[in-house]
Amino acid sequence: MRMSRMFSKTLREAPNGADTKGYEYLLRAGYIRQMGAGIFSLLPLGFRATEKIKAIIRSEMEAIGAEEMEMPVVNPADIWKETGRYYSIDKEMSRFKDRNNRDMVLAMTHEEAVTDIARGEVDSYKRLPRLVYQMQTKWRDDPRPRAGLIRVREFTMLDSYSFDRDAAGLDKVYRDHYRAYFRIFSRCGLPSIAVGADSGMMGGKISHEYMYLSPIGEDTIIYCPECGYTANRQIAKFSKEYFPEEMKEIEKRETPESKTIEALAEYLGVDPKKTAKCVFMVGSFINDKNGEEEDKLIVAVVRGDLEVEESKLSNAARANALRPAHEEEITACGMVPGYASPIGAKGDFICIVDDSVAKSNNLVAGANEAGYHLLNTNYGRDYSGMVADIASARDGFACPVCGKPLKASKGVEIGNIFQLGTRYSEAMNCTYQDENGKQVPVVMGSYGIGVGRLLACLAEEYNDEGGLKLPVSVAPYQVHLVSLVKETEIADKIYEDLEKAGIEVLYDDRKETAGVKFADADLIGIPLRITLGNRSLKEGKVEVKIRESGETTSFLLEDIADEIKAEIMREQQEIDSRIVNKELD
RNA sequence: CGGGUAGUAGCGCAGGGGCUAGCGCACUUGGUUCGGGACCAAGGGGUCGGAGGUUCAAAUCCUCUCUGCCCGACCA
Repeated sequence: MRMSRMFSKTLREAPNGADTKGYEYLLRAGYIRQMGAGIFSLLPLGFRATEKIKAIIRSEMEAIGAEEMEMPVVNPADIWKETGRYYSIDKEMSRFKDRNNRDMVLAMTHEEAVTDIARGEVDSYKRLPRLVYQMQTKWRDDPRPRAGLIRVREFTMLDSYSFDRDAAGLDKVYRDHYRAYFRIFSRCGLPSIAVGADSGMMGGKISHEYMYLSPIGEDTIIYCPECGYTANRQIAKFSKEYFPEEMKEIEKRETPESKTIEALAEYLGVDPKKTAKCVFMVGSFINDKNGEEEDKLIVAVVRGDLEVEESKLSNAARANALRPAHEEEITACGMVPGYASPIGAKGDFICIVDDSVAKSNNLVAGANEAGYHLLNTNYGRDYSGMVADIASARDGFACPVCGKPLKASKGVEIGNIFQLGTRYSEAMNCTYQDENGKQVPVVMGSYGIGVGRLLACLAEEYNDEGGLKLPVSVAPYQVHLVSLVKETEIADKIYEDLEKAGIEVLYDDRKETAGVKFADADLIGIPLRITLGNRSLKEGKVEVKIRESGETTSFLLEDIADEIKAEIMREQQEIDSRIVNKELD
């Protein structure tokens, strides 16, 4: 491609709002342009880079036997009503009516669509297993897009869907994806880890998220440097201490100005570990059949030294959504914020007690009377509720596996894999006939990678003061040919020769000064730069600079295509040597 | 949806009741320069986010509204 004819141009200054390096360079180098909040165009450079990523994805998906297909972005709402997600998903899914007043949705994922198709295609055990994938546009009306391509509303996603007879089949294809995803990310050059995750709106049991560890990430990963335990904080477990002892008589005590655990613990001179605190949320429960919504107060009880993890609480309560409770909602159930406990509470609420509280005795808890707390309260004797792990894992807490201190790190979720089971096949009656003539629901899995987000992470990982320096496997071009000579004949000839040799060349044939061309080359970050200047040309040589290392070598003009090919191969091999082949334990 | 902040040329910004709305970069033309964001000269480009209001006079003051960004809620 001749830069003199390239659609995009580079920007000297970062547009306002580009506050991470990767995002800034993607904008300045002309890979992407923003059109609205969370809505971006891929300019030719960005498009080429994502096509490289997609090619890697294709080859790895084909390697595990997946077939590529494409499903519509617009779905009739009916299939979403069948699974209930038409009702359980809130504004994040955009809905509209077509000209005949039929309910339609913009599909934010394709479990419903693919299951709808599969129930027509898969009728016998002989037609299982099956595995399909697509790379297609999703629209998710995220309430808060941010950080360029990291969190957007419209994006391209690789999504694949597996269909199996049984759990064993699902387990195999899930493992295939587990391995393939590591290969995909590592072939792109992106370091990643897999963590156990919350399955969220997808339903199903087992899921893993792939994380690119970076301070720009929004997820918190809890991991154990000692034994390798990793999980998203939303579900991360940790080893809790319990304090069982003989139950003592409950005792009411005046505790003025002790609305917080710290104040209370100080006033009474007790360890926060000997207190129980209440967190009030309101859960929204949705009837999958008719979409009717019901709100219910949830009282979460954790020990004073711990925090409630809302995802865990939401899962334990089987709530569709949680929000903090209003004061009236709390008092309506007979509890007094600041001095609350489930003891003596009345009315319709759900009480969920962390096992840290359930397995400890004689804790201080609210008396439901302003200014008073109760000493020696005990779960089971004084109040009841469902026991679950609802506490949030923090940096320094003990590893649930080996007991060593856990660490926390920020990460960007770049992919995830879910064992769906029969959640969708049962709801949509996607069954097959087994050897005995019995109709059995198909066992499904779904798997996704955000393609644009992957590019954004690569831009974060690979940059320096000058701009981007993407790995050769994903860079939009392999070579940047910078001509500094006035006579275009030699440069044109080299450009044509390189193209003929099958090399992807970005040819800077513009009438710009050397400084501008070099600065743009650094910004765009093509792995290799050929410099054509009078100086070396006199000796029949050209210079080749490696963007990553800054290392420069010169080659004879007639060898250039071969040398470049060899260097591209070296860089590609370097990436291939870092391919991660990891099996799910 | 709450809190904050900002919308003035393609990008980055200044100007805060008054006369022709500026600056840097980018762009056009001519000339010089020519291996790390050159120089000189002459130019082009603006519904000052939008609507309404106050005023002799509004980019500037007031009201409403739209949009972006950041924090939170939220989120596969």
